Amino acid sequence: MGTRDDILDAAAEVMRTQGFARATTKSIAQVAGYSEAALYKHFADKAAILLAVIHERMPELPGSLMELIGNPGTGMVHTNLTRLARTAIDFYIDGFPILVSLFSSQDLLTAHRRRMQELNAGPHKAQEGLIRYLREEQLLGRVRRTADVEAAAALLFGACFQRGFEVNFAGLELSDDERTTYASALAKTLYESLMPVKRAGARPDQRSTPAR
Amino acid sequence: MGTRDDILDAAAEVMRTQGFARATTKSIAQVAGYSEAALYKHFADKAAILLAVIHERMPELPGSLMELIGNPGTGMVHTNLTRLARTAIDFYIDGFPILVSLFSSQDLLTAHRRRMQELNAGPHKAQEGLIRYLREEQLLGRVRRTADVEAAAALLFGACFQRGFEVNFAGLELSDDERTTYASALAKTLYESLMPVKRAGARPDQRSTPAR
DNA sequence: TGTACATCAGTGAACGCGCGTTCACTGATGTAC
DNA sequence: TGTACATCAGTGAACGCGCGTTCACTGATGTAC
Repeated sequence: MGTRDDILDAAAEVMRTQGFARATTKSIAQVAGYSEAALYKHFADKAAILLAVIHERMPELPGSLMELIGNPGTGMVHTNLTRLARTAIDFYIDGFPILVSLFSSQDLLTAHRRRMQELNAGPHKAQEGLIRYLREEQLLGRVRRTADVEAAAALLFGACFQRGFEVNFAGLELSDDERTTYASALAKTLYESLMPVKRAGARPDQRSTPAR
Repeated sequence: MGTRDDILDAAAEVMRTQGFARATTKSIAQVAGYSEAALYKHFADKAAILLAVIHERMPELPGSLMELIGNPGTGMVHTNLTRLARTAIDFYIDGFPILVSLFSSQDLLTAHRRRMQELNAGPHKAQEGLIRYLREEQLLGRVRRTADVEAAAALLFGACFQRGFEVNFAGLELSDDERTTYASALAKTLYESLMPVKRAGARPDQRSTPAR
C-alpha cells in the first residue's frame, strides 16, 4: 500500500461518508492512522490531497466497457446497452459524492477542469464512446439510420447519473439485482427508439429507412 | 424585499459562484450588505441559513409544468415532452450548485432529507408527475400500452439533470436556443420509444398492441 | 405638541475554537570504510 | 564486525488565521399621556 495510498483512501472515505466540510486534515490523518504532519510529507497542501482523491480514487468506467463498445456487431444491441447501463450505474453511485465535492470549492473545480483539459479526459468521454458505438451499429444496420444517437447516449447516461444522485441523496443501498433490473429497463426502453425495422404510424420522422 | 430575503439572496449567490467552502458568514454578510451580526437576528445559526437557501431559493419546476401534465390529451405528446424537458433543463442548470452543496455536509443532507420527508416533497415528485401524465396518455391511446413509462421518465429527467451538471461543471453558458434544441432532441428520441402504432420487426416485446 | 419610555433592526468589536501548516525532533534503515 | 554518519518517514507541539458566534451598544420608529 504505502502511506500515500493510505492517506488517499482515508480522504476518499471521509469525503464519502462525512462530506467535504468534514474532510479536515485532522480527520483524514486520524482515519489514515498517521499524524497530520505526515500528510505534508506526501502532499504540498490540502488541496493537493483532495485533487489526488478525485483523480486517483474516482471509480473508473472500466476497460470492459470500452472493450464492449470497441466491438460493435457482437451480441445484441439491447444486451450491450443493458451491460453498459449497469456499469454506468455502479460508476455513478460510487463516484457521485467525490464528483460533486468539486462543487464545494470554485478553486478546486477550476483546478480539476484544467487538469481534465490537459489530459483530454472527463466524464463526457464515456458518452462519446457510446455515441461512436451506436454510429457503428448504424453502419451495420442494427440501429436505425435516422436515430439521434447523441440524444440516445445522453438519455442513457443521464438516467444512470441521476440514479447515482438519488441513491446518494436518499442514502439507499441498491442490491445487484435492483441495479441490473433498472439498467435493463432503461436499455430496453431506449432501444425501442433505436430499433431498425419500424413503421411509424404517427407523427414525425416518417422517412422509412430500410436497414443497412 | 426585507433583510431576510437579502441574506438568502446573498447566500444563494455566494454558493452558486464560490461554492460551499467560501459561503462563510463574512462573505454572505458582505454580499448582502449587512454586518455578520445581522445574520443572527434572522437565523439561529449558519446551518439555518444554508437550509433556508436550499428550501427557498431552489428554482421550481414551475406550475406551468404541472398544468401541462395535468391536462393529458391536449397538444401533441411529443411537443408536451419537449416543453417539459425544456423546463427541466432550466431547472437543473440553475439549481445544480445549490442542490449538490447538500453533499458538502452530511448533517445538512440529513436535515434536508428529514424536512423533505415531512413535506412529502423532493425532486422525485416531478418525475412522478411525468409518470402519471404518461399513464393517462396511455389510457388515451397516445402512448403505447406496453411502454415502460417509468423508465421513460427516468431517461428524460436524467438527461436534463446531467445536462445541468455538465453546464455547471464546464462553466458553459447555454443560449435559449441551444436549450430548446437539446430539449427537443431528447423528447423526440424518447417519443420514438413511446409512439403507439408500431410494428417491431426485431427483438423483444413483440405483442402488437392496437392503440386504445 | 412635547416628553418619557419601549421596541427592535442593525452594528463594531471581541470571543474561543478548530483549521491548515510548520518546526525541531526521533528513530529506524542504509552505507562507507 | 563495528563504528560513524546520512537519509528519510513520521511525530508532537506549536503557530497564526479565519471561522461562527455573542455581546453591549446605537439610533430610528412607535406609543402613552
